[in-house]
Amino acid sequence: MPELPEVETTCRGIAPHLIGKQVSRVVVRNPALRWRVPKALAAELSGQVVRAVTRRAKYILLTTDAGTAILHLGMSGSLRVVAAAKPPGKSDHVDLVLATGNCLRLRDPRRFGSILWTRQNPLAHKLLADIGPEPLTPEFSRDYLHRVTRGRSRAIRDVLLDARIVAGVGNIYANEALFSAGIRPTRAAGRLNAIECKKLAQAIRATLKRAIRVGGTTLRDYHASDGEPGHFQLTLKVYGRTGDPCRVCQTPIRLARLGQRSAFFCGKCQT
DNA sequence: CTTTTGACCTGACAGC
DNA sequence: TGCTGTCAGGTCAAAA
Repeated sequence: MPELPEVETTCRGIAPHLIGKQVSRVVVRNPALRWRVPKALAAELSGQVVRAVTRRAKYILLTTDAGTAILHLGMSGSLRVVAAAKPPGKSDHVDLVLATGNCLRLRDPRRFGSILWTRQNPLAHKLLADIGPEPLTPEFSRDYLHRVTRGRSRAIRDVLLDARIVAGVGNIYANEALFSAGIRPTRAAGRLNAIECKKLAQAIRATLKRAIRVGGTTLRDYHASDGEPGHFQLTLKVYGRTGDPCRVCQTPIRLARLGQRSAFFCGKCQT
């Protein structure tokens, strides 16, 4: 479900409820997430004060003096701050109960998400160490994108989904950015010229920033931590619009199957 | 090394 | 109203 804008929106939403607050205990109702929730999470996070809430790629990092909780929402995960007494739903697998009487509640029906714990620098964690640059930093430049795509035969859509190339871009924003840059998702990455890489890098930044500004994309179950849906879905140009008229030229949007995942594009606006 | 495929799960929806 | 098949915002590990 959540890509960079949804994770960023979640971070911003939960941060005021967590920063400077003590985690009094951790309730794990179902530890069987993508990776089994470690015993050390409850043991070492309990009693700690959350110092910072940050994001790296699609991971949320809750920093304390004893270590860092590393959260990932997978495909269907979401975080809400609710009263600790509120009865949990079927998919509410983990609560971080706060001394304030609230709790940070992780809901994840498909259980592709995770909560890990590390005492070390989280950025050096195995899952984070090889992730590429954040797309909203200068490190993700047109020159970088041009350089890393050289000699690659993979479809550019798939390259954008590769976290080692760029962090946080998922299927919605990859497709939307490619439309914005006028590039077909099926194009071999190595065939993009310098001008196209410039357009694409710009399009990725602009698309993500705009999505963050409107609270992300709510297609089915994603909601911000306060329960509000995002609004980016109202302005989607291609994602999920197979057969619908292109918002620029009215040509029906086409669907391509890249691997197991759908890619959407306008056959006229994108080459 | 790069690229592709399979695997992990539940729930919503379309069509019969 | 069921049942079956398809699809979904991610990403790791293994195979090719």
